[in-house]
Parts: sequence; structure tokens; C-alpha cells
Amino acid sequence: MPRAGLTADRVVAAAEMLADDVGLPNLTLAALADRLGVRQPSLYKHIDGAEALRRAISLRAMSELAESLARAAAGRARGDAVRAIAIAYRTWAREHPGRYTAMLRAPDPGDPEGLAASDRLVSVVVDVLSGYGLAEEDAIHAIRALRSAMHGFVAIEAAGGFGLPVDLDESFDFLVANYVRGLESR
Amino acid sequence: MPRAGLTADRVVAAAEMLADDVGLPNLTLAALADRLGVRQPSLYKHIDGAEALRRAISLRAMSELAESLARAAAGRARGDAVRAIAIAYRTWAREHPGRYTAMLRAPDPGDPEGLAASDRLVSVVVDVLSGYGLAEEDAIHAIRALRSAMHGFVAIEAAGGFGLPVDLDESFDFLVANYVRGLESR
DNA sequence: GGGAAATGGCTATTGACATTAGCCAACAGG
DNA sequence: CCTGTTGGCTAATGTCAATAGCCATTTCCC
Repeated sequence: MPRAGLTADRVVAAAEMLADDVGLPNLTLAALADRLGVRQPSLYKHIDGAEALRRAISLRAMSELAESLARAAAGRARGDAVRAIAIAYRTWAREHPGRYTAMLRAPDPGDPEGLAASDRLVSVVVDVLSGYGLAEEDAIHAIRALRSAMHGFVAIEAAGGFGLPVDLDESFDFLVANYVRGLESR
Repeated sequence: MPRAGLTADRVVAAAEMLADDVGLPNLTLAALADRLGVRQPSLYKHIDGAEALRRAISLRAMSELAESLARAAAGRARGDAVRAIAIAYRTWAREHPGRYTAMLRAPDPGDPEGLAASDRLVSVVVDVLSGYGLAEEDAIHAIRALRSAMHGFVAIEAAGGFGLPVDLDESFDFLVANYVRGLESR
């Protein structure tokens, strides 16, 4: 029997694509093995089971998204920068729904890699908001509010939760503009 | 063998409590049957399977939350009303994490009951925001923004996604205040 | 090169869960 | 009563995750 030449990276990469295709809940080791042309138990030579696979997807997703946001914010400040990262955030989530869903899983408090990846993501937003010169704690509140708004919109959108036939792009613009207006009129 | 005296209502009610206890993903028919002192297949006499059970939980959750928000908003207007429903929203979600998660599942477009329940929930927020006299489409955008912000915060909080040791109540206040400020400074 | 060790596939098995089929006792109405 | 309906049950099937243990392939060291 010829070898399939798998590596942990290739397995995770295939899992990411599969998750984006069929949705995270339908990402099954059986389906993944099938797509890789391999039997299900063979995957265990590269990953530590379904849960570990989801965690790996989550880590890589946080990295990718953080980089994407950082690129979007480069060279911009204040309102411009906030708008840019908000658009980048939503765009990434829509292009990678499976990865995005995986990313939402709380990093286990005893998982340094997970916490680090999460911190990196937060720090991009911290940098963008630093232009507003908010006081210590207010800066934290502002970051949380922005994350909440972006995540909430994207999550509801992904779940198909916005029923009415009103343009979603405009709604998202409104949301970001309203947030920025709130910050600037303090 | 003496009968257990189950009804669809009792089964769903037990499922709701179980979901809040162990988390929606761990709500299994086996565990539910066990808690009800019954064998697993017996549940099928009252519900149409796991998926239908989750849908039932979702419907009831939307109703309950809508009522809770309506009560909170009663007799208030504008900023006061927005703050009141935001607090009620977050409180309900924290007290019923399993039901809340169930509620997020998109209602199937071909499911009139689901759409109706969802509409009822939206209409409570519509009423609250009507005090701002927003133009047609802007009202929709404003509702979506508020839902997004509330849901995003609650979801991240539930997932343990806010790492830093800064008070969450204050962050939520900030989020709501920032939203209201944004609306009022248009 | 040649041969031990590590490695990456495999089959077989177990165990949790959802679901369906089909049985039979309990209850309800006449 | 006794007859039909109903609400439990056992048994069986199928899917998936996971583990054990086999064997061919690669690697790497002498």
C-alpha cells in the first residue's frame, strides 16, 4: 500500500476547507478521511482526535484573522481604521464561515497557545483604538464593545438571523458609523 | 410497568433545564431520558427527535425572552428603554445559557412558527427604537446594530472570551451608552 | 548497501448516540 | 367489561469517535 503522504498541516488545511464547505458541526473525521483518500483511524497519526482538530483550526483562524485585520488597519487612524478593520473582519468571517465558527470556541484557560493567539487578535484592535486616547479602563470597554458589535453582526448574519430584505452592507456601515459616532461624541 | 406520565411539555421543560445545566452540545436524548426516568426511545412518543427538540427549545426561548424584554421596556422610552432591554437581554442569557444558545439557530425559512417567534422578538426592539423617530430603513439598521451589540457581548461573555480582569458590567454599560450616544448624536 | 528502528498506513473492535420497528400493558370510553 | 388507543418497553441498525494492534514503508546509521 502506497503512502498518502499526510502531515498534520495538510490534515488541518483540509479540515479547514471542509469546515467552510459543510459547516463546522458537519466536520466529521469520517468525511475528512474520505476527502483525504484515507481511512478514518489513519488521521490519528497526525492529530489527537476531533477536539484537538477543532482547536488547531481555531488557533490558525485567530492568526489569519489577526493578520488580515492588521493589514487592513495599516496606515489608517481613528474612524478610518475602525471602519477598515470592521470590514476586514466581516469579510474574513463570510469567506471562512467554518473557521470563524471554530474560532469562537473559548480558549481553555490552561491553554497558553490559545490565549496567546487570542491576545494577538485583541492587540490589533487595541492599537487601532489607541488613536482615541481613551483612559485605561475605557479603552478596554471600547474594545469589548467593538468586538461585540462586529461579532454579533457577523454571527447573526451567518446564522441567517436577519430576516428583512434590507441591505446588510448598509446595516453594517450603520453599525460601525454609530459606534464611531458614539466614541467621538464623548 | 407504571407509566411515567410524560407530555411533550414536560419533556421540553426538562430538556431546557438540562441544556442550561450541561450546555446545549451536551444535551443528548440519552441523558434527557435518564433524567426523566425513562428509556431513550420512549421520548419519541412525545418529540420528533433531537432536532425537533432543539427547535422547540428555541421557540420557547424566543417567546420567553421577548416577554422579558417587553416587561423591561414597559413605561420607559429612548435611552432608558434601550438600557432596560439591554440589561434584561443579558440577564436572561446568563441565566439560561443553554436556551440562549438554542435560540441562535436560524429559523428555517420554511418554518412559520419560527419566523413568527423571531418577529415577535424583533418587534419588541422595534417598539423601543420607535421613540427615536428614525426613517424607515435607518430604523432597521438601528435594530440590527443593537441586536448585534447585545448578542455579540453576551456570546463572547458566555464563551469566556473576555480575558482581562476588567469589570464586565461596566463594559456592558459602556457598550449600551455608546450605542445610545451614537443614535442621539446623529 | 543493509538492517534496525521509527513511522504511516491499515483492519477490527468498542462504545456513545439517534433512530426505527414492533411488542404489550395501562388507561379511557362506551 | 372489553376494546381501542396510547405510552411505555426491548431489540436492532447505522453513524461516528476512539483504541488496539498489525504490517509495509521509509529513514538513517554503520
